[in-house]
Amino acid sequence: MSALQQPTRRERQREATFDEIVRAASELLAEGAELSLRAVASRMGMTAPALYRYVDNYQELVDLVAFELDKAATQGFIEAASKYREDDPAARLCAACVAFRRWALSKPREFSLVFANPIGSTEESERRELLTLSTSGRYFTDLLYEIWELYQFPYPSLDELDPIVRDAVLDPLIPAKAEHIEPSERGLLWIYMRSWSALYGVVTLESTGHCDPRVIQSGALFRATIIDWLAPLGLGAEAPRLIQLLDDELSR
Amino acid sequence: MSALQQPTRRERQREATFDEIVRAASELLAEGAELSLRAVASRMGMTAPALYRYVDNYQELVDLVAFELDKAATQGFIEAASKYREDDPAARLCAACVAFRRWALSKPREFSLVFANPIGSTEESERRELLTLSTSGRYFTDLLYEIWELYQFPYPSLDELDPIVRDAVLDPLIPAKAEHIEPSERGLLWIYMRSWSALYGVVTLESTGHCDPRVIQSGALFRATIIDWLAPLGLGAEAPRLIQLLDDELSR
DNA sequence: CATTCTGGTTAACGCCGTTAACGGTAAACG
DNA sequence: CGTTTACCGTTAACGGCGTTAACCAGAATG
Repeated sequence: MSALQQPTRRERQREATFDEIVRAASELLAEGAELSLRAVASRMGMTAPALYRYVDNYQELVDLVAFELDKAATQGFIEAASKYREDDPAARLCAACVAFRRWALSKPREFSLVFANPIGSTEESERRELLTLSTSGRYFTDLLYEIWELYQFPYPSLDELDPIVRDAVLDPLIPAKAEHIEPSERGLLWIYMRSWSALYGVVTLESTGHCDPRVIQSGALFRATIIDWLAPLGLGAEAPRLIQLLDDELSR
Repeated sequence: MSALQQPTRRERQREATFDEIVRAASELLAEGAELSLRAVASRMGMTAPALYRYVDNYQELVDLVAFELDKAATQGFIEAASKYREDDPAARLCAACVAFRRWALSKPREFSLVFANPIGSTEESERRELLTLSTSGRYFTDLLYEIWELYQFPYPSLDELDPIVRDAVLDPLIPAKAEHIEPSERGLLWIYMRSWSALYGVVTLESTGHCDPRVIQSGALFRATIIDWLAPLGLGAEAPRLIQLLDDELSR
């Protein structure tokens, strides 16, 4: 009846196997191979059906590694951002965005697994739950909130919002973890969604290659998109500094 | 030595088979089935290896049907736009954008085939050629050009552009077919890329479902993105009318 | 010690893309 | 005209995939 027991031996073993699954899958992706149950299993020295003790089906394996890839990538974004002072969230955001883009361009397969993997609206949550916990989404929301605390950029009040959107920001399903945001301040989430949409847009466009490769290489499209979002986030006065920072990061 | 012969019987037959391939593939997708060589073949009353007389491999089949789906979808955009006067390209663009979104939401599988299908940068053109001919891209470029002719919105001069981007707009690889645009006016293509990136972004986000379903259903994200692009396209004065039009189209 | 649960096995099914070897028939040619 | 050739289809087969069923060793549990 004790609330949380220390993990038993079996549980630790099981957890370790999950980790190994993710590790094997990541290696496969990194090597450019296809992600398949059989390949993952054989890399672990197992047979494919054994994996069914850990995932219900192939899609669940994909979701699992997508979640972990996102987590790992986010760690990278955090590191990139940590070059800048903790009380400078604007700089951190810029750095994180560039890191996000760099990751998407250097690991397009992983990126598309995490961010282009279609989410059916019908299929009763499970997968959506994972999406909701999206680590990267969470991190970007937090950064945006810090920026708001510092710069107090304007955001729509609840009654300016489309009623459906109002419901959505009051009871968010999205990677937000917004409990710490006052309901009256939830209009902020609208700004989050819009800026996330813009970032997601360019990066996906570039990562999937639906764009002149030279434009991707120059980074101009990404750069312009970010710059357009400085003012709405109250960073107009900071623009010169941040653009400089952006260019530095881009040319790294 | 005559320039273009009438197609011989064999050629007509072959062309008809290509059409049937595309038709069979489209039906499969529409029914929610997987697109596979075997399924397409058997639906045509053939065996899979026979298809290799028409495509080199599976990816080429995908590219083929992607191209044709894009073509068919574009026809839909044109029809949606044709509700408005020919000398009102702004209205037509709004209608086409809404039609584009509607298509992406109602046929996510087809959409992702056409627009989320990754294009490797290495693989020596073939596929990129088809992308370059992208029917929808061509249509949106044309609409944008008509809007510019009418409203003369500002665009960057060639020397304001990033040098790499300048090369790209002067010798476009992108779905543009920009021969009719004076080299000195090629800065227009930059506006095209940026607005296309914005449109592509929201629509992909919505179509793949990486977003709160309520926000998708409300259409607010899409609406806001379009509205943001009215002013840069010289449509600020037309905004009230176009927003009304947008809302009408969205609620259809 | 007996029982149950967990995590693995092998075998098999029905898909898939792809290749090779072969054949019939329509077009092209001398 | 007859002959050749090129095209378009076939069947058979390979290896790989996700997935299920039946089975089994061993560890944890009573």
